[in-house]
Amino acid sequence: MSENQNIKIAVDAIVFGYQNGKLYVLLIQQKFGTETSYWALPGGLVHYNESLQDAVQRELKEETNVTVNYLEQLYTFGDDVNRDPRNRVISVAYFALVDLSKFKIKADSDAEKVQWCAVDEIPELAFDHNEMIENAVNRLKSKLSYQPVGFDLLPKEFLFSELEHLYCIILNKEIDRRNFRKKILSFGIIEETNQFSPIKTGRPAKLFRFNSIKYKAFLDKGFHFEIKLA
Amino acid sequence: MSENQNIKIAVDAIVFGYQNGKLYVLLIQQKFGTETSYWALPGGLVHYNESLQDAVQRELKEETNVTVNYLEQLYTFGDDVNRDPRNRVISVAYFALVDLSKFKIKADSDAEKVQWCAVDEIPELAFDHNEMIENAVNRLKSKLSYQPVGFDLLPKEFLFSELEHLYCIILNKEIDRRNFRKKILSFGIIEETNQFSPIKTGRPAKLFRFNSIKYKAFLDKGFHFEIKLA
DNA sequence: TATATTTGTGTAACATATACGCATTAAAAA
DNA sequence: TTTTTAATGCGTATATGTTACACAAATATA
Repeated sequence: MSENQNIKIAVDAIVFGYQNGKLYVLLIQQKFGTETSYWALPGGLVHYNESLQDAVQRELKEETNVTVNYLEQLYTFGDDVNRDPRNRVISVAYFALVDLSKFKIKADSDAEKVQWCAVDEIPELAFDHNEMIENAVNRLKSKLSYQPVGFDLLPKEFLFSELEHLYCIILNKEIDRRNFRKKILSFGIIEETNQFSPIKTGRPAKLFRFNSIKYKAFLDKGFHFEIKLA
Repeated sequence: MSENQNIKIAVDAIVFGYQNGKLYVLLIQQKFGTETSYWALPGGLVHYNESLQDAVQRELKEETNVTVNYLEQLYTFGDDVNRDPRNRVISVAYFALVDLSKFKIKADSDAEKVQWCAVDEIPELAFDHNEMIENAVNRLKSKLSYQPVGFDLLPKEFLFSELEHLYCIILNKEIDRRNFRKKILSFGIIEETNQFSPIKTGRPAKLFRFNSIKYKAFLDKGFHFEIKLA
């Protein structure tokens, strides 16, 4: 343990949001003097006395003013020894899902720009951050089918059509509206509210709510969320 | 990047083997002078110019003389800042599956002992290595049901009853022999050999072989291995 | 009042998963 | 030689889940 290893350890965050039929990811761009750098994922070096989770939350807060309530470890990028050309850096990537409508991100400063970028319009990013996002999108896709994560991307109260559309868009698949609704409702973890959609076109739609308490109780009884979309 | 971070980065390997109806994991025990330390997973610090994968393979080779042909990244342990009481160390854990019958592990030296330990008899290990193994066992359990990883734990040619037993033991579940066989065969990725089992009790059983080429070809066509065991 | 638009529901056909019993083979015992 | 034992190998009926598909209901607007 006396050996001088000198590898740096960083964390990066892939934060997804969804709005108006599009999936977004949170990006920053740092300006060094007059030079603008590549867009990149929020992240940075871990402090000596800080857990990995805390490090991600701190960097997210500092760089974007975003706080998330759940971070999942995605993957640790450290096979390419030159992924950061300046120094050997290993980065632990985390991903999070947020309800975009709730967020006010940090205003762009002189030193830093912050933006939600549509995942199908992501430019070339710094380091291996494109690969990280690709990786995260794949994780999101698979999670959609075996965990009720779609709700994390929507407001507390949402329309069935929104949920359905979210699945369509992210999985890039056609879904039968009736079967989808039947399946989701069959789980018993979604409940009707008395509220109706503010959208004034077509038949008024009920707002629904995800009941996470019920979900957790069901999990303990061996319940398994699964929605197959061949 | 000029900051002196001084966090160490390590890798650890959870290598599983299966034999005679038991799941094993590879452990080492280092002796410092007269003092014997806890048993631990093989692993160690990553070198500056070495990928994470290479680091695991190197440590495995050095400490146990085992080489594996596939390593999957499991999880990066770095939330407990005191997981190693001597220094802040973050460890990237990898897991591997091997056919135990093929391995000659390193003979115990004066400085080091190496053993396959049954997963249901694991003693208290160094650091958070018990947690790592628990984590790996869970990963193995889920992988069994959506990837044909069971074959990695068996000899090239195996009996259906062995495969079935492996699933039973690892998932700790009853399995209907006939339905299991039907299901596995329906995938078309297992083929009969002309060989018969050397075991001389009951009706002689055909040996089977996993066809990984076919499996990969099927994957490209959208095939999805899945074996549900409610 | 008619039209456009989106929500909300039911059922039949099909595919998959489960439950279950008996004949086959060879070694070992009677 | 015959019987018993122990395991393999196969088929079918039932239940469960998935897919495909069409029409009525509710509101805003023309």
